Amino acid sequence: MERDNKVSITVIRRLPKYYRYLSDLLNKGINRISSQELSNMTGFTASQIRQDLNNFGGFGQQGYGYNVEELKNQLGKILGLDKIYKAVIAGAGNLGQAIANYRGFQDAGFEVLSLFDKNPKLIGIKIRDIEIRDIEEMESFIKENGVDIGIITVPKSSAQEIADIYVRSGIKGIWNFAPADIKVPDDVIVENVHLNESLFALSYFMNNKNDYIRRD
Amino acid sequence: MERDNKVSITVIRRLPKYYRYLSDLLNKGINRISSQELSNMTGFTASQIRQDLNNFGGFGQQGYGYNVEELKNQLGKILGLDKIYKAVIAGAGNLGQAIANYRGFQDAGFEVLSLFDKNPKLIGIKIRDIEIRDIEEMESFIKENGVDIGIITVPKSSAQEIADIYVRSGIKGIWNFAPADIKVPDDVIVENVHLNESLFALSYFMNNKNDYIRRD
DNA sequence: TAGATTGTTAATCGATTAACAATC
DNA sequence: TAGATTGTTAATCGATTAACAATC
Repeated sequence: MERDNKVSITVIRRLPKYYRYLSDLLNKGINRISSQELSNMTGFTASQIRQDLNNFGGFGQQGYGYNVEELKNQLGKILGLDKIYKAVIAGAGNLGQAIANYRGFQDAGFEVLSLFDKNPKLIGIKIRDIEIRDIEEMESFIKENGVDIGIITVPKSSAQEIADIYVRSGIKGIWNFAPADIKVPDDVIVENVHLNESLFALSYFMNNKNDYIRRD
Repeated sequence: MERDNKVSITVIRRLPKYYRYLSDLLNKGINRISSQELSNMTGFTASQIRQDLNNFGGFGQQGYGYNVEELKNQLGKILGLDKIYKAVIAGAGNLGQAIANYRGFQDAGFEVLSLFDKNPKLIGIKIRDIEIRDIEEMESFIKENGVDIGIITVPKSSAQEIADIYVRSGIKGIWNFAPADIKVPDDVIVENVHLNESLFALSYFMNNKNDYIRRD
């Protein structure tokens, strides 16, 4: 990366949304977009969008705006979506299977090589060609296959245990769906999807419609 | 609510995390906690935690800290977790089934009354006593049963259509898992779980370990 | 009482918005 | 060229942190 300054995490969290809208535009055959139009779509201000993008380079052109395809590709590169990632899923329950089944992730370059579970009834079953294996085999499988990302869809009580296996196996990114904050070394990235926290926030907003400051 | 000032959304997003840690503490039989100890657990500063809580009232006691059970109950009330919510799920694929299967939500007062799908092969099947019904019946079902929350686990392409049915049926809260921003009237709350955006952020962090400012 | 820790005000820091010169 | 829209600086706004008096 040629840039010098660190980018704030709030900016980064907006990038995937830009990327999604740009993909939609591209699919519609639109090849030019202004920050103002992006603002109308995303709800962020035009100024903020220009600021955000300029953290990574000047992708636009005065008087014209942004080229949709180019901007999409640039954001894709910034997000690391120009690479292929190998992933495994620990926990082959409904949620693990849902993720394995979702083609969107594969289309974005995230390939699920295997699911793992301790339940003998599940071991051997295939989800869309992806085999469910014994959790005991997970560590060696990850090492042999050079897996990049470990997904956690086991119950809260075994989440840390799974994370420990991932760390031992050399995985550098963990996507955690268990409602627990797992501990890992500094060089391992954890991205949490805490569904209960999302649901509780919905509950708050439903109960306090006018007692909070709307944003986003 | 007896308070006068609006609370920022960033504060509200932290409340469920406090609630979760307090529940854990209570289960461990710990009945007293200081903002400093909560800080060690959550990673937020003690000062921030005290500020956050004081948006809603003075729940602590100088020289002592906070009573775990009382604070948990207060936060539960603030989040609206002292009520029961009736929910339905549109889309009975793996993700819809995963949510229907997850007991944690039910324990928190969110009861899934029914799933709906258009796939005839799924209609009639039961997930843990919860029946999958024809999507055509959804609108009348919601009206008859006074459903509070509508969950969207259909593909992106029919997300808006489902949202429209929810709005027509009088639902006031939507939990949306489709990777699309749905449009609803102002008085309907939408909480999005954009899994692709979460995964893309993970990808960014893995590729740019030192180019962003850690926070969270 | 002495020690601890809150509640709350003030200071700092960072993020968003506004404005406009640069330039396509 | 004239009009449009970016890139970027400066101004504003809001959120976090620091500090400490209040008080249990």
